[in-house]
Amino acid sequence: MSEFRKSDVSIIKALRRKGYKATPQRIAICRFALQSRNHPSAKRIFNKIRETYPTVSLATVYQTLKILKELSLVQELNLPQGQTRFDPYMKPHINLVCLRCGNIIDLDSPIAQEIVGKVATAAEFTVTEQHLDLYGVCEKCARKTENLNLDLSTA
Amino acid sequence: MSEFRKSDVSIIKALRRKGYKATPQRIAICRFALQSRNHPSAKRIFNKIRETYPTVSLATVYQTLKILKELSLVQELNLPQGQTRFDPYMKPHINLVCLRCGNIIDLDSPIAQEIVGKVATAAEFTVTEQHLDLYGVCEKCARKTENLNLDLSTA
DNA sequence: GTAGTTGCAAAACTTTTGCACGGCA
DNA sequence: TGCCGTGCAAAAGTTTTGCAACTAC
Repeated sequence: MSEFRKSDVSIIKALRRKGYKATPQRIAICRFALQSRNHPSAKRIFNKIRETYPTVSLATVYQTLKILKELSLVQELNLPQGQTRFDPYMKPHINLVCLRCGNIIDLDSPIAQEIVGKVATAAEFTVTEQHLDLYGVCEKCARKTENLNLDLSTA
Repeated sequence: MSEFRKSDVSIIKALRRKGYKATPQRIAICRFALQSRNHPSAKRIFNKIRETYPTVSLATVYQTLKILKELSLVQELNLPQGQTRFDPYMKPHINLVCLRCGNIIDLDSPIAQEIVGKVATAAEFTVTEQHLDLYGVCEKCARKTENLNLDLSTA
């Protein structure tokens, strides 16, 4: 298959190393999930992949995402209302989840690593995964509200 | 209703302050959710309340939990596989979620408050809620594995 | 060639919604 | 008494599963 990109090689290798077959669908899903910087949901990945592979099924997307989790290539973000989003940024970091626009910002901070270390020793807890999520209103949305308030007060 | 306990008074007050009626079912759900220290799921709360109010419906439990969130009396914990658990401990804290036994330990740590403050200013993000969850293996489960290994090696 | 994968459909679950009845204030 | 809340059932949504056909190795 000549459509594979250079970056696909490492994906294929990672899959095979664990005994998984590197099917075109899987590679496409992995490629999208790993390159994505906007924390897509399974459904969103599904819709995107379907543009290239119209016959792909949602079940395959879920199955592939499960493999990616197993390979420690993506993290799962569990939001309220049963929403699940995926994040290929695996370094310990803080997620800023805007409750207005739904955007999620990855925030690099030394505190993230600090927490894992300190807490693990304090509570004798072996940490395998961390989810440091702050919910609230992002700067953009906050500004929108400000403008809205101005509009209302001048109306 | 003579079955109300002293602690119910504050629940009733909190409900009425926001214009919600204090029905027996609501009080029972609130009482259980607020006193619970083991992070129950909606279903678990439902099963417990049904012992006292056999006709209560799951929809009522969800509705009441939504009110409790609105009153800032419980936090929602979103775990993998769409599991949602509830936590009446509202101080910023860290949750240690054991992936083996499913237990969740509340860990008080000054870091929790620190994060909210630092991050908020750094990213101009207005934090309304924080979920600092560390997933892994708790000390008890780790010890069980150790024993298991010993058993296997001596077999 | 063979074992693992896919795609479809249906199942399993959690959470939400609409509506008639009933109970709180 | 009036309005809100409850309970039931059904809907909506996400994730999982079973199985026949297919394909990567």
